[in-house]
Amino acid sequence: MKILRSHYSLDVSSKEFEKNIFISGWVEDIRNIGSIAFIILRDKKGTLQVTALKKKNPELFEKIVSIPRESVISVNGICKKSDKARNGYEIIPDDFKILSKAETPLPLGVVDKVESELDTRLDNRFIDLRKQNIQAIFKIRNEVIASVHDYLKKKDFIEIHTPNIIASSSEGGTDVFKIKYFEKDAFLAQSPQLYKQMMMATGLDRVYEIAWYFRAEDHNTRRHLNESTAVDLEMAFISGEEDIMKILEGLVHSMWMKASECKEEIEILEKKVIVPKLPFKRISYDEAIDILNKNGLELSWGDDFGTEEEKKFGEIMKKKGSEFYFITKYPLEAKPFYTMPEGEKLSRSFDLGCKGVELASGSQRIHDVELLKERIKICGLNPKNFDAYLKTFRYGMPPHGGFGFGIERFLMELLDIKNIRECILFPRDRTRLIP
RNA sequence: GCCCCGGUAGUGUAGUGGCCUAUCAUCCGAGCCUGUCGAGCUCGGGACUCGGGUUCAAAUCCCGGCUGGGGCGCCA
Repeated sequence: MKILRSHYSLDVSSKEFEKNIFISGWVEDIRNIGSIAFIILRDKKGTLQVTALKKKNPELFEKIVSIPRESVISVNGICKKSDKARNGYEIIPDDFKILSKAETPLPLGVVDKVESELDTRLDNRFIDLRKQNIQAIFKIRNEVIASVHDYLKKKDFIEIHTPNIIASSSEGGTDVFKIKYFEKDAFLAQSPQLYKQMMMATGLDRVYEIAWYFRAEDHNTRRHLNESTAVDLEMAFISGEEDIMKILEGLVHSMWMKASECKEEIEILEKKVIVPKLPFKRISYDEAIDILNKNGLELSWGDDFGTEEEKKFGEIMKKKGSEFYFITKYPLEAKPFYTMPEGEKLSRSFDLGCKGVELASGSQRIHDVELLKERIKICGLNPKNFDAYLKTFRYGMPPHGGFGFGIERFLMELLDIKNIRECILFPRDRTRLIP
């Protein structure tokens, strides 16, 4: 099999000067000066210049300058050293072939001098992704997820895959999508929570999943998606939630570190990525309430933090030099049924915050089946609906805990992206189902 | 789910009852130009979200649908 190129744009070196090379890509721009024309060709790695001279081959010249922008072509030609051209070389074409002609006008310009709205860009995401700054986000995303696998493998975790189609109506806390499953009703999983806990009864001890979350919530904001991804992790034989926070902060640190190594992409995005220092500050819910009240807010014990409180708290922590912080020991009432209580009112739980945004939340879980049943009832759910889940607690279930960590939220904070839709290829929000 | 604000060429915009045969840029097409890299210049092309209503007259005012943006609630 022969690939339709001998070189990528940026792989051409002085070794190729005066030699014939074969290149392929998208026609980004054509600047026709009259007797000479410059065709900017884009491939995976960058752009290069094809320089056509009318005098040399009038027929080829006419044909090549009339190719619509964004068509895919391949070009055969001599590579010439040129100080005037980008990359220090240019291709003088001997012949070329249109592999796929682009229609005009384009629904979205790749190098046009006008901005486009996010909505238009998402409608034409395949073209949007031809821009190197948009690609950069997903290249960084890839690296960050690679570091999740690397880090957790080192910590002796295995990656698992649990069902997205589930029978149990809800673990509470959020609306789920109802679907038809042959003769039964089924639901899309809001998270792998119950399944990853069930894995704790197997002896695998440490598991994680790059999970899809499906949430049927009617919100429409720039930080919510109805389909999102997360790093979901669970580990057994813990002595408390601190064991989990250690893994989480180490994970976040390694993801941030890996992202900071994507120098080229960070430069394209014109961002700064500063790796946070470990350990992250631990602040109990009680202390957080105190801090907020001392800073002019009026909160009673048991109140949830709203957006205003979260922002304010993020600011205060930043001033103290902690961009990342854990808020621990939330009121039991504010947490889902599987959360381990601590005393009467508190829970062995934590949220990871960053500049006022909640990135992750986790806890030690209940491993005693009777307590778990009781908590399910108190939370207004029916233990009958959780039989398969509860069964795994009856034949040897070690103490365990874990967290869920939203990947798109993480990218927003990492790259200072204002709309979460930028962080996922094809976002699903309240109204968008296509593409 | 609640509140606020929008929808004008392919893209992004100007236009608040008659001056709109709708502005500008980008884009597309034709032409000129031998070193462009946001190329330049000349000429041409292309639009008022949909359905009702008010009015002598609606892009402009009113009602509804669809749809976009922001905020809140909830959450990741």
